[in-house]
Amino acid sequence: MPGYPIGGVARQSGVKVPTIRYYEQIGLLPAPARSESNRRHYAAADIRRVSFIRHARELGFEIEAIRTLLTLQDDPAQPCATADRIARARLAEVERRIRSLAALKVELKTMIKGCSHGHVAECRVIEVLADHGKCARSHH
Amino acid sequence: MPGYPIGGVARQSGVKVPTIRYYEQIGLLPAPARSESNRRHYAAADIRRVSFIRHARELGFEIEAIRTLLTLQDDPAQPCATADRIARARLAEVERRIRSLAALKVELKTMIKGCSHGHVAECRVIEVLADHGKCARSHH
DNA sequence: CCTACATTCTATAGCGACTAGAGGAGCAAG
DNA sequence: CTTGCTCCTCTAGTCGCTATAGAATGTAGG
Repeated sequence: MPGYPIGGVARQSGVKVPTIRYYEQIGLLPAPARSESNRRHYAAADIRRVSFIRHARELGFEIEAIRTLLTLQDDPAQPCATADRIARARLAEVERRIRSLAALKVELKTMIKGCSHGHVAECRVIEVLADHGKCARSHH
Repeated sequence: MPGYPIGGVARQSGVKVPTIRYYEQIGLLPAPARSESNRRHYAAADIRRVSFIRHARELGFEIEAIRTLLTLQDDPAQPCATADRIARARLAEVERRIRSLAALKVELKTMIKGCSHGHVAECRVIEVLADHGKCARSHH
């Protein structure tokens, strides 16, 4: 029995079975060999590829970015400027999100501190959300 | 002409016209009065409500959480313990997201620093993605 | 008043990245 | 031989919008 069944790939890569089939459907993963009874049989390289995709997804790369990274991986003689650019764009995005979340955190804390545990009429959770002007920080 | 047209609400709230109609469709926004020619006419309170929704969305609240907050606002006799609980849950979520993004940022920076600007074969961006063991942090 | 353009209306379909379910076939163990 | 797991395909649903089509209405300039 050559290769791994889809469930084995799922276990080893941490990607769910339907997601693996989905990746095949959108062309991120090559269609593997099939058994007599039409079951997918994967090679070790496929497991590495799925793991690559999973890791990249965890890092927040979009499918199209991963597609580009995978074509780069398939041809290691290419210069890595593109990979570098994709990673840098992702870093910028992550830093932007961290800044925005940090501002958000301050505001939520202010809201919670301001909540008098009385009624909604005096509750700043509602107030702050209803009126942007009452924000702790006003720039977002 | 009483009230604001949908475009005016969009400009004042910063929420796009189709999105406002969508909010009405899912029952987040009450169906406003209509003109002779079937156009929506909003009151100032509606603009505040749309701003509330926008602000809450920016803070990362899900639609269902916003729906809860809005029902609280619609009935100010209620205690705000529920709103407080929602805000606290959101704060925990935000803090979790910040931690995860910070780890991610470290990893991306390491990847980019390791890029020799040569070929893909020696590029750490690809390498790190291909082999989880080479991560700066291994916990994710 | 006429024309041109902007805005609005409804209804439907699409996006990303999956996830869930139906309905059926195969396979391995007791 | 039956039980229960895995696998197959296909379709539809999720969330929070966004885009498009085609029609009607509103507004401003000439």
